[in-house]
Amino acid sequence: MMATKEKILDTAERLIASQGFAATSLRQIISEAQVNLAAVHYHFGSKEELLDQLILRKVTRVNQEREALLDTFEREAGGDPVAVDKILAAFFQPMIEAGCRNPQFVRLMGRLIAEGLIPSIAERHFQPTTTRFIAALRRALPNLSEGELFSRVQFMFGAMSHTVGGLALPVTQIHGDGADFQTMMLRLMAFLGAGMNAPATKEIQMEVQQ
Amino acid sequence: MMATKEKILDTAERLIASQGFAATSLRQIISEAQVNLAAVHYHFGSKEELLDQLILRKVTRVNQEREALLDTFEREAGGDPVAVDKILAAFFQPMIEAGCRNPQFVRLMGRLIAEGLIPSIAERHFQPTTTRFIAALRRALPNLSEGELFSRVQFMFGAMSHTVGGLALPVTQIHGDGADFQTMMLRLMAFLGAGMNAPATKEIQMEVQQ
DNA sequence: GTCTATACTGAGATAGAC
DNA sequence: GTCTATCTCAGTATAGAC
Repeated sequence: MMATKEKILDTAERLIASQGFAATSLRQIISEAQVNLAAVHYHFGSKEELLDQLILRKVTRVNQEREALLDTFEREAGGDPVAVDKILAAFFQPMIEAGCRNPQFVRLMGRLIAEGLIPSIAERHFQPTTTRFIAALRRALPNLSEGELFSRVQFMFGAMSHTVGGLALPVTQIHGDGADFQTMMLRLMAFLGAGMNAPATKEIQMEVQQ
Repeated sequence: MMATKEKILDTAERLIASQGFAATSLRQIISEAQVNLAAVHYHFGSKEELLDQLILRKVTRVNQEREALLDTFEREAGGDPVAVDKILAAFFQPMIEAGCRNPQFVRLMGRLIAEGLIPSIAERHFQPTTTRFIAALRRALPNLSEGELFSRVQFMFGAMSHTVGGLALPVTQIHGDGADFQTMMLRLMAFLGAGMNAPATKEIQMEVQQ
């Protein structure tokens, strides 16, 4: 029966979204899903690979929508570079919509990010999409060195991760104004747009003049 | 003997900086430090509290320097608000210097950030300093709503954390240009300065007009 | 191919003797 | 303060039933 695999995935998703990955034991998952412990290792191999499947199931669609939106903007632009604001919109809009449709999506991703599990596990799921967006940004910001562009993309991921992660933590509710997911993302896009368009730093000169 | 406590702290710091927190077992620490397992629980209570002491020992000085630098800039400004760039400099300079003096500091913090341990453990060590800097930013950016200011501070922490965390991960070395800590921080300050100074979003109007 | 029962190894934590 | 011995619980591995 394939129902076992689905039961495990659904139960794990719910528990991890509400408690976090480390705090959710396989024994709790199998207890609530009413399956056997070894079935988890039969279907997934390990706890980490179970998580991997979970993430894959969630982010595939969002990343497809991201690339599709970027495609649209690139067609509209003809041969010209797509504006930074549009690139950011193509990246964030699909995530905002997924988050508004399904709040558990935000909680789950937030939990995993807060536990530092995304870089090690989900990065390969994001890799192709990331490459596409970096290429678009490189054309939109030709004055930036390769290194500085990569750095800024890293800043973008950091700000986004920390924000989504923060939404799953009780700490953030204390500070801030308790803004919802969509509001935070709109604020983030404004912030990142300005940061991306900032003048390049003068680091090379410092090394050359010495 | 108080030497036991110090031996545990020093050994734990070295091992955690190179392997991470989760991958470093108490049994490995006590083996290399040549102390007994129960001594760790006697002196610290738990593995988490050991980490807490470790972080405290590291960040106290940096945060003092941050506040001292902000004090200086505020005195120089008389009653006027301190410029955003100076506030950012007051925040990042002490960390850059600490990182250049002691590379293990960057590795340790990077590891912990990458594992998602900073929000849950070290936040209270940063709380007073953070409050001071938010107050300074509020004066420098009076056109921002309270909520949007908090959000931008969160973006700043996210970008910073992810960058420092990334420096401890092998993944980042693949992309990017392998820039050193100081270069990354300078790029980050330029990025954040522009982001902080971005125009406010128009979220309130949307709610009011409905 | 799917699943069950059970055992194994290593982790952090604790009680109590010294 | 320190140490031995032990406890509980985690993820994992295997043997074998259907």
